[in-house]
Amino acid sequence: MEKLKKYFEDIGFTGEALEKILESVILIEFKKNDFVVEEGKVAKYFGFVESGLFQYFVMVDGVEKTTYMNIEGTFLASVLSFVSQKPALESIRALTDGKLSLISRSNLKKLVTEVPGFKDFYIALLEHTICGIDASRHDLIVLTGEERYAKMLKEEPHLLQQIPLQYLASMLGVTPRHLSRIRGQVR
Amino acid sequence: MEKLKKYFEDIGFTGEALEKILESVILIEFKKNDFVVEEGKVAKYFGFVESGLFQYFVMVDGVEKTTYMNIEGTFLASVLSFVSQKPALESIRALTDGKLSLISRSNLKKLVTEVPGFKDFYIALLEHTICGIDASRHDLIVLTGEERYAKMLKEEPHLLQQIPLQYLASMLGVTPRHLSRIRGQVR
DNA sequence: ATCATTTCTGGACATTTGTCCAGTATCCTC
DNA sequence: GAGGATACTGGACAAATGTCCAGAAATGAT
Repeated sequence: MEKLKKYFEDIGFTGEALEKILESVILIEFKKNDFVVEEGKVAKYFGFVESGLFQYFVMVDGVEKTTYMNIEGTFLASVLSFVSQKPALESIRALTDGKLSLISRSNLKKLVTEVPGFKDFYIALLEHTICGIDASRHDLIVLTGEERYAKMLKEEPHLLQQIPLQYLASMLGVTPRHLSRIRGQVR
Repeated sequence: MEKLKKYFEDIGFTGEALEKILESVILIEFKKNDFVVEEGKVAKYFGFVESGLFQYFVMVDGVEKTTYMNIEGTFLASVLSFVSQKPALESIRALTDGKLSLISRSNLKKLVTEVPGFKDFYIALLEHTICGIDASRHDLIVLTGEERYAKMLKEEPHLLQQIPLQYLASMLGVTPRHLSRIRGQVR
């Protein structure tokens, strides 16, 4: 859990506090196509991507719809499920081999009450998460598939290179056929 | 701010804590069409709807798109802006005369540090907000306009009665023309 | 390197949804 | 309760996007 450790060091956790945090976290390896969270089951962990590419998706009428992607160095969770302990609306699985640092809800709560400063970190994390989801929701409402593609091309070209186009298409809310059309127009 | 007071009493705040909370909040009246937040400006307040109906919207190519609605007894905020202090992506305005209890970010932060238990309330509020936004985002991805209408009809018929159809249409992500089509089919 | 598998592209056509608009219906004001 | 403003419906047509599919390209396993 090198990456996670560095992350917490960078935001100012040291010594005992850092130790307590890292003790509460487990490191799990995932093979390509392994599930982290299954739609309909309660998400047990909040994760941090040490390595690999992870896909969030839902089955709709037998077709898989990608709702989100996580790359290295970002937090991963079926937030709604983890937070409310209700069944997850989506599944998460590894698209490549990879590793996750995972923390359970009970361990997280313990850190929140026991480690000084952790509550504020958790608040900041929640606020950051809200901003991400809200911005994404905003884009879904305001932009067309084509505009979302253009935005991605501009703002996260590294993601675009990592994600197979079929997944990218459903993330953008269009069919692969239509993404092909969009890409054709750009050229 | 009767409704807000009752809300905090119900979740267990009393005496001095409750007083401190209410002292940090201001009550503002809004006339129909008054703005609470303007797109492009930083949202100064987190609000609670004492009365009235409030609409979140964005202008897209000269057309207004409704992104959300708040009714009595719910929390109102351009969350992303309030939390990150970046310019708001959407405007919020009163669709009817109404009243809001408002708290500034600095006052909120003060409550978080000074009032026992308030930090936990704020965490719960953030978590609850995340669930709401995440579920809404999920619906945007997974459901069609027609299905979103059906869901609303089933789960929040009271909202449906209060919201003029033109706003409802853009909330569902369709044109009024198409909503009319959808409603025609249901009959 | 070869073959099999998976992914990507783009044609032809179908469906969904949007645009424009005119006719009603509803609501508000005096 | 009459007149004007605003909101709602639905026809005709247009544009955007989906479905189905076959061939090309890329990737992976032996």
